[in-house]
Amino acid sequence: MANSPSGDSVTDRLVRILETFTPTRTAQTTAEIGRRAQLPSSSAHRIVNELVDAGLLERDDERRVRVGMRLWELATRSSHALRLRQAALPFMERVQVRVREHTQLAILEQDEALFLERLSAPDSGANITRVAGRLPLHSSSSGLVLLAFAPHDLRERVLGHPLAAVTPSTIVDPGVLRRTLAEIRTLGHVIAPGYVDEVSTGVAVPVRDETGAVIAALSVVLPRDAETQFALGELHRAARDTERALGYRR
Amino acid sequence: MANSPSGDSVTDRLVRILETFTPTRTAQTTAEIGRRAQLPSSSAHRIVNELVDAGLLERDDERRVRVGMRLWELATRSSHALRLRQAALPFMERVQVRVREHTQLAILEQDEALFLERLSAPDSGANITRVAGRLPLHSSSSGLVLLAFAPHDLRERVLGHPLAAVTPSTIVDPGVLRRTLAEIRTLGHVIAPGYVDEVSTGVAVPVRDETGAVIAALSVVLPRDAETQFALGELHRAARDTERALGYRR
DNA sequence: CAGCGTGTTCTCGCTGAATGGGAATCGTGG
DNA sequence: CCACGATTCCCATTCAGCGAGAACACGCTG
Repeated sequence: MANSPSGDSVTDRLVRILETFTPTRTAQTTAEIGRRAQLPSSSAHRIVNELVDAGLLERDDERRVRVGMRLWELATRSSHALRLRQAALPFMERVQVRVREHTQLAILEQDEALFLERLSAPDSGANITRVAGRLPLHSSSSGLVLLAFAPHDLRERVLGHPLAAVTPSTIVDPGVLRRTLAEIRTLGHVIAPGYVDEVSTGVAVPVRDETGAVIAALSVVLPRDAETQFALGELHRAARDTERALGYRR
Repeated sequence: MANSPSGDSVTDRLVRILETFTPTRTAQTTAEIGRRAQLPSSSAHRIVNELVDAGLLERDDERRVRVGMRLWELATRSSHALRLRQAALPFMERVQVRVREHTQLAILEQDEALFLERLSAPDSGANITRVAGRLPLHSSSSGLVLLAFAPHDLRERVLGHPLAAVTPSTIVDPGVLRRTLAEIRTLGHVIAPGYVDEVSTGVAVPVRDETGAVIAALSVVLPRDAETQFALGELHRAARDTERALGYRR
């Protein structure tokens, strides 16, 4: 792989470089990238310059490096998740307008819940979710819905590992989690009080394709003690409308 | 340059591969990718497999290849445009709810208007814009705003090239374009009837940073003969609120 | 069922591009 | 003026990538 004694391919290096960027660290010097990606300084500079030339990375005014618009464009343009996002967006807006709390769309990705979209009113409460951010499957309301309807082996894999307690209310007992997931499958929704954040309650419902398989979760984040019925109804309606917009008849 | 007699670096090849994907062609066989990216079949297979292993590409059920969620995630997570998008989104929603037509956000990127976001009501009219799509600077309302406030050399570069007529109404005369741009700078907005599409009128306003530099354009697409005053007012309000949300005081 | 087209996997010898250590240069701040 | 970090430049070494080609897997068709 790429003449590198370290035995990593060019692709690996590229991913490692991209992974040094985080939502809070969007601009770094080339040397920083090299250190974090475990690359020799001269190699880091060479590769980063190549990526900048290709437009995948950009330099800002202070010559610091950030992720390029071109990469976003290439990744977004043909992403199949974009279709889901665009289909759901109008109905997420409706939920947002009526419930007036954070409204989000998540999919299952590599044993975690990946958030494709988040709408927030300026006056909504706390919410640690970010667009393109992730949360564990067992501790977020979206994750629980995705996990409840996930393939058997994935569910067992998650249940096999220790369950991290994000808050004191997070479900950490595999038996309790198993019963919770069964209940989600029966009810078709989940109410998760304080699992991610002590002061909030997550409410989530599944979005299905025409075969009935769950492809995403729609959720809202309410204040801990809020009424959940109205939000739940709105979420179900949005999920149904999203399925219709995607051309699934059920 | 990856030992390639063809003289292209691995990065180049990567970009070429990603460019074979388009909004309408989101899944291809490896052989197709190879042909379109001008790569020998065996090389195409090797590289695509590497990218799949890294998660930048994915395989669907029929073993066809598509852009991976991981790439979207890496590109979106730390994109600085995401901040602009998130800041503008609530106000774009308000415009969308009140005007009830396509509402979009664009930035200047490599001499074209790149659309970061588009909101559409189900009953909105025709619109060729896509999220992560591009339109020429001289023929879209967003593009005209971005061009009007762009650096002098970029403006001259665009004016120097022949101006393609997207529709019979598109401005193709450099002199007319020059006067239009001056007018946009004076008025602080543009009304573009039929430039992109004979049946629609684009209305766009600039979004500025604290130095007064234009960083984006907010626009709506109305039916050709519609009243523009109300939409214009809403756009200006949204632009101002977006600037405030970004922390710019003016 | 044989024949064809197409997608995919594997092998393998060659080779020159990528590599990374090191030195030189630039830039900044104390 | 010096120290320190970032960056660029240089260059000998070498091995990972390269791609032709063969073989395999499938689906289609006459």
